[in-house]
Amino acid sequence: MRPETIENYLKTIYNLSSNNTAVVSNQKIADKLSLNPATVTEGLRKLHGLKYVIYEKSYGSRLTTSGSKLALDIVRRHRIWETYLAKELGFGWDEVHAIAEELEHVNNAKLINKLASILGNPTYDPHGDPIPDAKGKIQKSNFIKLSETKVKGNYKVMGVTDHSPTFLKYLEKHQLIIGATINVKTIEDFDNSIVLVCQKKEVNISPKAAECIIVQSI
Amino acid sequence: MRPETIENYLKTIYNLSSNNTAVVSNQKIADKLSLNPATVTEGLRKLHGLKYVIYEKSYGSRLTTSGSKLALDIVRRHRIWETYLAKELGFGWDEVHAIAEELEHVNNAKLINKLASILGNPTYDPHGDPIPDAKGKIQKSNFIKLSETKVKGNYKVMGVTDHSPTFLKYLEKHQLIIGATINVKTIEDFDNSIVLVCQKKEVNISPKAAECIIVQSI
DNA sequence: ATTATCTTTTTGGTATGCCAAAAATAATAA
DNA sequence: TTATTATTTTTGGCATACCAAAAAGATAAT
Ligand SMILES: [Mn+2]
Ligand SMILES: [Mn+2]
Ligand SMILES: [Mn+2]
Ligand SMILES: [Mn+2]
Repeated sequence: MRPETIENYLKTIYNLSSNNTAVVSNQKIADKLSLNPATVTEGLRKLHGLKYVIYEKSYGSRLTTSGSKLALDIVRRHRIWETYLAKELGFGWDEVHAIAEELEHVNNAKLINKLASILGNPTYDPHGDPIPDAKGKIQKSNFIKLSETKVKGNYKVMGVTDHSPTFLKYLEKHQLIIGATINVKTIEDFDNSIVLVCQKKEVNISPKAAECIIVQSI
Repeated sequence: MRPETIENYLKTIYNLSSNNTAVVSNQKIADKLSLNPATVTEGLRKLHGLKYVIYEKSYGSRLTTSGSKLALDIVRRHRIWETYLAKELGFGWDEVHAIAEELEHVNNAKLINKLASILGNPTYDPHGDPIPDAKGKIQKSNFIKLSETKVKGNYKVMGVTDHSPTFLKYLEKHQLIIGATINVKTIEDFDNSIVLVCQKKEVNISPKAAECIIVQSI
């Protein structure tokens, strides 16, 4: 398997299993990578052979220790590049993901560590995702989804789980950027949409969008 | 053809034809890319179909206008990255080529132009090779090879045509770095090796090495 | 329990990028 | 000019990464 192919699978399995359950379905991988399910079955079998994944037929996949190590490294490269692009090169948080998607495959530890060092070894990327350190260690947090918050609570926006430019631009329009302070006013019975106050303006957030916004209680 | 494959061919043809004759042989391409000649024949036929090269069977290849444009763009990316790695990220001139070889395939004009702008839009890379501007224009020079210099002449080192770490480290050892001033003392009749003075020390340069050092008369 | 509906796997097949060996062609030397 | 050598092309094949459609298996609904 080409390194790039391996990296894309492992990163995807990592991202899918860290959010949801431990075991990842073929379909979710196929969706994320825009591949035919048949292709994913093949891919997982190969990754199982390479000992990067434990693939149990018709059930699901999870990373082995060595697969996890590699995945963490790719995630680090991706997030360091995103941060470097945003902080040092002036790109917007809606632009960095696409570029990092390519840069992450350039495998040179010295380069990544140098970028990280210039940035002051950051622990979060522009979307609020944690950046593993050079050893793969991740700082853990007590963040929750906006959809899980309680009425009348005060929160700080810590991240997003969707990196699409459309979503990020939408958030920016309402000042819902990282670090912003919000107050949850009400949750509509009708459609579960959340009404919150941010920068003294009232904003109505759909349940779908609320699933993609990460906050911390303050 | 995959973009990366196309880019590697076009860059190679460009590099080979700018130094030597206009038309490039299959063998030289095969050597540079470490490919079987049979593979190169196939590749060139495809590139001809794509209108990037004019490939005349059993004779040679040269770039079309559109091929040249693309080649210049890849060369720009490569050399901008080399310069950025050296100047902004602290890598040595013997290290940058290998990393740039990968980074050059990340195709994002905004990124490259941003890097170039940070560097002050440089016109030469760490090896003295000219960097095309965003439109593909290259500043031309009156540089010659050290092997073409005359006895008793004073010259300034402007570049190298070999990027291998071993060669570059060898040059560094003798202070033969870019910008260094040298005085050609004698050319040995026996083996055509060049004796020169650099930083007050006498150095003996083999004809092979002298072919790879670019200088300017001062 | 039996359908109906997803999901996964199998099967058969395509496109790309590569190589080794043989055949054809060109270049060089005798 | 003819032989020798080097280069290029053809041929037949291999590996990887993918897909569409059919078959098999798992889940959910009735
Ligand atoms: Mn991202
Ligand atoms: Mn991110
Ligand atoms: Mn180079
Ligand atoms: Mn260079």
